Amino acid sequence: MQLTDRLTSGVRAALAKAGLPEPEECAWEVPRQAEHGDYATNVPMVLARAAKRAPRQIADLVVKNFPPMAEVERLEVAGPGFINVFLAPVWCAGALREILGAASEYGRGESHAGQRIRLEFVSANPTGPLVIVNARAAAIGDALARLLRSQGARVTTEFYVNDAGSQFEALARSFEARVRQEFGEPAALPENGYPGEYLVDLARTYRAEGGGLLHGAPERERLEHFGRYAVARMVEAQRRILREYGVEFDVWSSEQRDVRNKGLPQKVLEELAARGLSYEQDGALWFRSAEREEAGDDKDRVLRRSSGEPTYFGVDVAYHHHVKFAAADRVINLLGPDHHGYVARMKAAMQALGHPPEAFEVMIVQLVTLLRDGQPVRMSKRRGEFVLMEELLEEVGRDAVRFTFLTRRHDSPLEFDLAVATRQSSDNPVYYVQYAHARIRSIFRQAAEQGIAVPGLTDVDTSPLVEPADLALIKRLLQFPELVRGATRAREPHRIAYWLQELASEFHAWYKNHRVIQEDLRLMHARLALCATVATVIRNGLDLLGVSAPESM
RNA sequence: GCGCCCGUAGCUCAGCUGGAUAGAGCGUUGGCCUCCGAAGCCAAAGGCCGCAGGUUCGACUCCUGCCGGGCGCACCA
Repeated sequence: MQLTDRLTSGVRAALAKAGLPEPEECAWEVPRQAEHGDYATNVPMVLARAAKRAPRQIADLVVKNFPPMAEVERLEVAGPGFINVFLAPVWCAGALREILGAASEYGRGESHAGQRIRLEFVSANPTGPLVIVNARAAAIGDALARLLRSQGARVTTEFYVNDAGSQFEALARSFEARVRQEFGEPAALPENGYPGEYLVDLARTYRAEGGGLLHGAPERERLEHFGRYAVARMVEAQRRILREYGVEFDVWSSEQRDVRNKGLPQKVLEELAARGLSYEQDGALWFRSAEREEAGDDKDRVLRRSSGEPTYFGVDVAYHHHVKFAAADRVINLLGPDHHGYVARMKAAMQALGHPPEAFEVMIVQLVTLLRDGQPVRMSKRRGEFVLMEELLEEVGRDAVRFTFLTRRHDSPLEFDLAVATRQSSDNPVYYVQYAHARIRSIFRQAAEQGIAVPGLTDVDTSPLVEPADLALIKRLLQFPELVRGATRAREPHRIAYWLQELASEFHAWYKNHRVIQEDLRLMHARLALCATVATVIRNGLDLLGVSAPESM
């Protein structure tokens, strides 16, 4: 059981014993100042109205009736009615052994146990290479998957390929034009085509592989041929970059193969119609989106055009309902800000189809404004101008890129200065954290070289760890499981990144003032145990972010 | 015009579902390596938390209205 859960049970027991009502939730925070204890709760103030008592009076009763527990040294009432908890030093030091015993399991929890979650992110169109914002979404999505899994959820990560519809056609036409040019024929790019150089390169590859022009074949067939080829290669390239980035998807689904070819759009449209959730007008089929006020859409949406073709929305509704929700009870989509107008209608559709509102989550990953030497670089796939994810990885490095994106909230637009990122890559915060880990590993190498026998750390005597700095470090380590749980619940991986910097900072300062390898064997072993624990927690934390914890750097 | 996101130190950003005296990195200034890794440590300077009201024991946090920036408002995806 986690520490804060133990404290909560103590508070509840005390309230019950005092004949006071219990709160629905008991929130614990780590006070900014050490004088305010290791944990504090505002329960007495929350309860004041229901209990018809003054907060401080309630707090007094809780403190008086709090059952004895090994974790807690003392409690005190403070301010307008806080209860401050001071942990018992002996218990804290002893807890190190449990963390070491848990090893890579430390930080895991059960807060999402039993949930089946379908998590989609990146899902860039197969019409071009991945760009910077995709790297941001990939870092956040992957970290989120790791967090959710650490809390017991069964997560399926997914990259959805939009290999159908008008964009597919534009790609097919663009690529065909490039191929014709490659063969020396005059051909102009279509109006809505993709002018990027990458299609020129792809056309060259295509020809080198013996691909032909398909003269005389019907247009439908040619577009299918060129489109499929281009999509396959684009997806392949995207997958390769993501793999280099450390992001692997469980599922690569295809709009054409997994939705359209299976007749799902038709199916879901019939279901909607049967339930009276849609209507015909001007030859098109409309979804009654506006009347579902709780979802927030302001107008009805077309599901099937008057031409008979389903819209992207119609296809997507089918996909979510018949594929995603068939395999999961919770769906999380990370989308770009250009899709946020789309969110309300999807929520409305999901609710109309009977899925609880909280089962469908959308996270908007805001744009990355790229700066080069302080000047914004305008990016446009349509104009073929962009900075590739590949270039970013080469210039800055995988760990630094991921960590940088994970130190920002997903819904906050961020500026990424390439020049600064490159120049500062050696003092990027990620190295600060990794350095703490490498430093600790180095201590153990050092010890081994000196022939020092390190006993089993999980049963080492930790009682020599009595200094305030020792205890402060240990108490921070004890926060980790709660941190992970909170970051998962809030879908905020950046909390991990920030916390790791604080932990590293505390360790570096401790290290400066505390000699580990030394004459006093009991003290040395206790400090080695502390170091090993810090390294374990840093490793576990970085692992949740998909960032490596190097042995040396 | 309507909707969503964002305005916090010179810059880039945190501030944990309302808590106690607002933080970090970078940058600036000044110290610290005969001692386990100086990618480190210590210290200083730097703030009307966009503005104005409201809610309450308490507001960077919630509500309203402005100002400023970004993005959306298709039988496109």
